[in-house]
Amino acid sequence: MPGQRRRPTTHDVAKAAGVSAATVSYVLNDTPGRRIGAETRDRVTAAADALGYRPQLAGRTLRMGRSNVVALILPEWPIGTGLSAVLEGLARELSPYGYSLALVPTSAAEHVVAHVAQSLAPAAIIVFDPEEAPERVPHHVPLMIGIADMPGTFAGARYNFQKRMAAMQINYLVDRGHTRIGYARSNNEHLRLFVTARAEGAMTAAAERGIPDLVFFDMNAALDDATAALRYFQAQGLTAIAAYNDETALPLIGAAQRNAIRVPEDIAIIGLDGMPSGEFSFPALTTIHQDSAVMTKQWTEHVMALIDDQPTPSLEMMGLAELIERESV
Amino acid sequence: MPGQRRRPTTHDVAKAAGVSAATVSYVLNDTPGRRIGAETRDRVTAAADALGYRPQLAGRTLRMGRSNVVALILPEWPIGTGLSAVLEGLARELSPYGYSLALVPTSAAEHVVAHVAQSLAPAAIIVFDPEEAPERVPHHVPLMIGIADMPGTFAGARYNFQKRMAAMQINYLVDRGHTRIGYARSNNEHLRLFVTARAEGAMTAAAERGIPDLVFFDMNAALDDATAALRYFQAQGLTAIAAYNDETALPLIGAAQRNAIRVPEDIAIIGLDGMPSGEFSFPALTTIHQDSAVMTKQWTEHVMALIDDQPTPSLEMMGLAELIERESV
DNA sequence: CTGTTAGCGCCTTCAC
DNA sequence: GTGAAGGCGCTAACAG
Repeated sequence: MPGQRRRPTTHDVAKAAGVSAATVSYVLNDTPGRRIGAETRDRVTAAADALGYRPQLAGRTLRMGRSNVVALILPEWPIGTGLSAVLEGLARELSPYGYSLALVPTSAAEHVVAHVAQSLAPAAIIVFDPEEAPERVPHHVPLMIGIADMPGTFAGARYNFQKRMAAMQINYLVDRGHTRIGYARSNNEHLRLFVTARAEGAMTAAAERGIPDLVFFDMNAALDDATAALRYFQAQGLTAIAAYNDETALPLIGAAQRNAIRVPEDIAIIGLDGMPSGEFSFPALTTIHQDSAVMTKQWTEHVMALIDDQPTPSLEMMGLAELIERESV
Repeated sequence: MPGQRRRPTTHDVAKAAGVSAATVSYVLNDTPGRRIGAETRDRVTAAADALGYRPQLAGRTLRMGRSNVVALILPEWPIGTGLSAVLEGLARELSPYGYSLALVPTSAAEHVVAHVAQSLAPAAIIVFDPEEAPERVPHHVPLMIGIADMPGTFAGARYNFQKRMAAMQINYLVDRGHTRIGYARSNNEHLRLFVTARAEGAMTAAAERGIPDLVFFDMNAALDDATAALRYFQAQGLTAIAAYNDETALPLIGAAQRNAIRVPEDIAIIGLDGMPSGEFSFPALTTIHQDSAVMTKQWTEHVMALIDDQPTPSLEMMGLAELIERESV
């Protein structure tokens, strides 16, 4: 019966190949500065293969003082934030480099980051909430921080990037002739950092385009709030709304429809995210799409550079966000 | 400078507390069958606290032959499957038990499950694709398998549960007086297991209600496919459609609107999932909501029971799925 | 009730 | 080019 035997170790492989355990390690790790005879090498790999040998990470971690795990501190964001795409994407991207992603909820311990740094000995830690971050991080564990403009920050989560996406919304509306513009913010407290960043970006962009008085409204993603928002914006004589994200924009479109407000004729609406369902609303939602695949690839390269102590690649924001023109503007 | 020192170990704590390393282990782990003097215990906890000691998991794992990681083999499902909610939920639920969730993409290795079982020595492995599963799993690593009706299977992913949800759709439609019913299947190959299960459930339920000829249509989640589906279903004289999920239902609603087909008057539509955006479509989508919070809680209890070698709790399907009556039926 | 010891699997320095 | 030995941090068996 397979799977009952003790897991094979380097020694088992060594014995089977007729060499020492050290040689096995050299061969399987391609240790630099160690030249092993081709014939020996073959014997070792063959034996390892035959036994189904896989290095046990715990041993390696203990020896090295560092695991090949990248820990991600789960932020308390609501689902549908694109967080899921990030999680899956990172896990997949990290894998070919030999790293795996461990999810650790913020609630796991008092000082999560410090705790994780010690107990998991991760190769790197990814944390989105900057408040978690500056704690004393023992040892030399690279840290990536979301939503802040500092070294070791992901492109897609940078404060500046959030601002630029919101600016894209405003600029598109202005390009289409709108001058009286409103901005619908999300009420969600967990999203505050993003909301602040985007609202600021929208305001700056508006000002640059000669619109000093961007009108704000705070709402939940629900029909009644959306109806109130619409009434408010229309009372202000606005002709266009930029929404914090698609989840905020979609109820606005739904509310418009229910109140016989025509979109975009009476009021134009632009979202941000590129959620699939935005394609099927009526009218279909014009929005800014964030390419999470490109994003997670960038993040991974960033993390890998930090781990290898190499200069981090420049934060290229091209291609991360893209306008999707549909019907709502 | 904090964080430059070597991470504190049991020996450091032992020295600080004036006891041996073993005693530290006993105290901090509350080792059963070991009675430690209250005074000693206090000295140890105080010292551990003062040093900011956290057990290094690698050492424990090596010693125990088992880590406190639960590995989840990432299925190749498209995003928006509710997979994200599962990932986050599991991570959060597992945490209080002292376990963390590691994400491993299917592509990580040839025989992922076997590989992970050996290299990570996880406390349990969660794998959704049954094709990955039956490989020889070395050692005694409990395995949970999705979308199959066998012991060690999650309630929310069971074949039978999928069928029951689809049956709920059909029964609701029949209860509302519909007798000519269509079923819109997703074309997505990665979803085939779910699609098959749900379609089967719908068919069985329909037959039980005296509808032997459920009409199927395969489509992608896109407007043109949805339009074709609508045409097809209407040509068959149907009055109601059950959709594989909300992501399939939403384009149907969008297409109806664009083609002046009234929902539910001309044709009723019911989804499955309870995606937030279903609330804002026009008409709002009637659907079956899967409570992922309840689900992940159940899964966690299941995994924990398996790990502790206790009888697994019965699979309670109550409360997992719930009808949300809105406007589209 | 507490301390000593040994060893989990791996990698690396040193000797050959 | 290869082997032997030690130790990373932790816990379980064994002494005291």
